[in-house]
Amino acid sequence: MSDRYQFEKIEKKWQEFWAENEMFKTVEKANLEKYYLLEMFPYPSGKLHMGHVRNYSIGDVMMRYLKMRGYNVLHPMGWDSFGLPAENAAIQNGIHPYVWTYDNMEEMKTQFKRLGVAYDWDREVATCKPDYYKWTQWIFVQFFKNGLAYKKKNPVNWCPSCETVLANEQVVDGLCERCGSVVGKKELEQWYLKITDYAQRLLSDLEKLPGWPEKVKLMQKNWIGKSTGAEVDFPIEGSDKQLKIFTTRPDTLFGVTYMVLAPEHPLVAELVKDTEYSGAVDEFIRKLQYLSDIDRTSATLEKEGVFTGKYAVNPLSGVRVPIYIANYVLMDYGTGAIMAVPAHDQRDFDFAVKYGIDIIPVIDPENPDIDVNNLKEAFISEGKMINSGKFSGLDNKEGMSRIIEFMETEGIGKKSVNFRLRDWLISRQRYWGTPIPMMYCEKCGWVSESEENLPILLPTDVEFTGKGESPLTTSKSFETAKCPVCGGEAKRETDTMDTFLDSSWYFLRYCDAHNEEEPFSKDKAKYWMAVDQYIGGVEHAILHLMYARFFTKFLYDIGYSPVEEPFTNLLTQGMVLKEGRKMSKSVGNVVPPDVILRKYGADTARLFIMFASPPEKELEWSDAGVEGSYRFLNRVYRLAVELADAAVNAPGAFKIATDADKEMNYMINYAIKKVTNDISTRFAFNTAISAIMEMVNTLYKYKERSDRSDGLVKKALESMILLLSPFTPHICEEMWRMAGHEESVCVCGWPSFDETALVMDMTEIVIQINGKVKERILAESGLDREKLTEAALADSKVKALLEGKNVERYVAVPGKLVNFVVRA
RNA sequence: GCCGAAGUGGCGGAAUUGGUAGACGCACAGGACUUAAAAUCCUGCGAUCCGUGAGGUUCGUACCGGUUCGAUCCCGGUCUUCGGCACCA
Repeated sequence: MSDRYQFEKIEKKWQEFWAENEMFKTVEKANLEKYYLLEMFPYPSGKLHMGHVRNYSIGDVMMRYLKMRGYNVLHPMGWDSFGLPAENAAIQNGIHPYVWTYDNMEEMKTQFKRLGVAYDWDREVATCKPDYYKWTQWIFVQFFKNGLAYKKKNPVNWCPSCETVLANEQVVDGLCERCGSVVGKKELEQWYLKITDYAQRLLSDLEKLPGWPEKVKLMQKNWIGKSTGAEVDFPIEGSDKQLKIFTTRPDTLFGVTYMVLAPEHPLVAELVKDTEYSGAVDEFIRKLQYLSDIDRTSATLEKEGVFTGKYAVNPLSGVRVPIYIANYVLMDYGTGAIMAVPAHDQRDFDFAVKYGIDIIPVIDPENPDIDVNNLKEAFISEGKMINSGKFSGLDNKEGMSRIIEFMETEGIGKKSVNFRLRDWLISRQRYWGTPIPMMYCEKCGWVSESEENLPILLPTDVEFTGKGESPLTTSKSFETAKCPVCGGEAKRETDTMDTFLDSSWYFLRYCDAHNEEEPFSKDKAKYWMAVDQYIGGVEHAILHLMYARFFTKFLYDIGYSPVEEPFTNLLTQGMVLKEGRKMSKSVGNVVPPDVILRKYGADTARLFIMFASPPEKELEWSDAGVEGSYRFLNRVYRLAVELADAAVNAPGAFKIATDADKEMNYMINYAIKKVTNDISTRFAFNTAISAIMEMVNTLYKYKERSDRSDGLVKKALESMILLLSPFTPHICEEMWRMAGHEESVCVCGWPSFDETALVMDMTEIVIQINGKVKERILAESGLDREKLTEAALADSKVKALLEGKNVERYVAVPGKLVNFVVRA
């Protein structure tokens, strides 16, 4: 072991050096090209896990590379420090969330430093600190003032035994995660943000993000879920009310045989009031309430419903159809009511079969295998319209727009668009979150706290019982407030915000982290935004990334954000696996980073993680692989020890005399080109490292030669150190000094390559016959097609192979191959 | 069910624009050094068949087919795995 390099000493030494010299502190400099590099900030759970190590290693390689390339790189770090685990710790161990969280942030910061990640810690933010959440509250107030925050009644998950509100994640299979009781519902007034007002922009602007993975854009697109169709008003028989429905298939309007309302539809009570049907309808609704959310919305649940006793009239055909309520219609999509076309919708088909309702085909499948008048399942494809009055005979697509046109002139209905995206419920009945800066005044209703009174601080005199609605209600001082409008007594909102709000604008705060007057200065944001490269887990593909886009667009609209899209380029890294499974405590396959750091050091851990797999793919943890990375670093270090003197004393210039010189020089330039290209255009860190390994292997051979050039050895050694330094910065700083340099490797610039060194005198050319490799020859480089073919034909083996064969033609690719096409 | 991605040696992975499949590393085997071990260095390492040997044959990128002088790469179909959404009218 004694001849292995002393990573403990080396890593500590250079970490202190970077900190003392403030190497990664960043200020706005107009003359330098800026680069904003950001990794998703962590929740301070207390310990970094391998997923973190991967995320932040990727970021740090980019950081150090970009810095060497001369960019003014903003690379900050902070804490997404509000959230449930801190509160659970408080309930279980009696530790205040404040203490628990701050301890964890300290602990994790130490771990970050031990990893050697180059952050500008002067810009550190923590979302749980009043100087940060003051501005989260300020942004909320702006939402409210712009009519984008509102309150609405909504059921929450309620555990009757714990007597508390549960987050969706705390409900497992309809049971309370803590005590196993069946989770019920409780109606509470809750705050929403009107993200649906931004649905169309959030959708269309995805096209402005070519630097995002297609997969993520598609997930967001599906989540937003735009569908186009029509809104149609069906008159209700015996009432002056209209039944408004949304459909994506107005071409099937003549096939409507019944209507369905969601059980929660406000019209239901009115329809059945004082009729013989009210009993059955009430009972049906009551039965549904016993079902958990999961069962209620499961696609496999059998479709059930009851007749309301009322009829609606098809405005196009005049046909009278029954109105049902059913479990498969959702209140919060479209209008909460549908027209049912059993012939052309599978759900309606199943329901009609069950209740003996007519099935009228209006689209002709034009397929002899399908009997239109006796369908076995709904026919949902395109076709010619039938049974559709004056629209019969039209292609259904054509018919769709003709029917909409007709309805618009008649005032029956109109073209319409619907989104699956719902408004964002942001109320949480929790303590450890940003207080919602709102209060209720008997006179003025809901009013926002005046901006100069922000932040509304979290009260400290609360009890953590794990019971009740929100711990803030237990504070004696918190609830009473003065209405900023009328000066009268008002009652504060005791719910806190969803922590996703905190993380929806932190990247803007980093631009100006200590501003006490505004969330951030517009000038500084203008200099740094947008984030040029964002890196994080794919699990945030939808929620976090969509909310951050929403906030940025809103802040842009009110004149604060300089950009409409926060993240220009996005890299979503894959998970870290062990034995093919995600590392988790319950499986027992967790590899704690601190153990690896203690045994091998940060450089080895970083190198292994970057080498084992491309960043967007899953990474299979391998102890043997870590050992291999460690071996490589020792191999590299031995080179530096052995060649340091030669390098220090060698002349700056060198001549390429021998073939070995040529090969060494080729490898140096090949590696520089490959590493540069792999990092800057492909995130292919694994192949970048393999190129460095090839160069090291070549240098090992080259240095043994008696006719070696020390100038070239110096060049090779120094290139190796520079290329490796973004990956393994500590050992590279150390070797850089050994090689005779006084400045940090971070400020020495990135090496450039010489294209002429990559041109070989002779190139290996593959000879194929009918596309099969038969021979390889060495030919002079740069030959054109004819010359190359001549060279191939001159080869004796090739001659023998073609002996007596009829060469029909040949295909020559300069620098690569010659393929002779031979008739059998 | 719908949408999407992937499938390459014993393993992680490479092949960047349709042009030498398996770079680099791990594991394994043999050798050198050593009293011995560790460490290190060298060599081999997809399968198959022929040959004492040098060397060569055939097959091979999940499976079946197509386009092409040439396919891991493009097209059609099948299977498997993973991810997202899930009664969205």
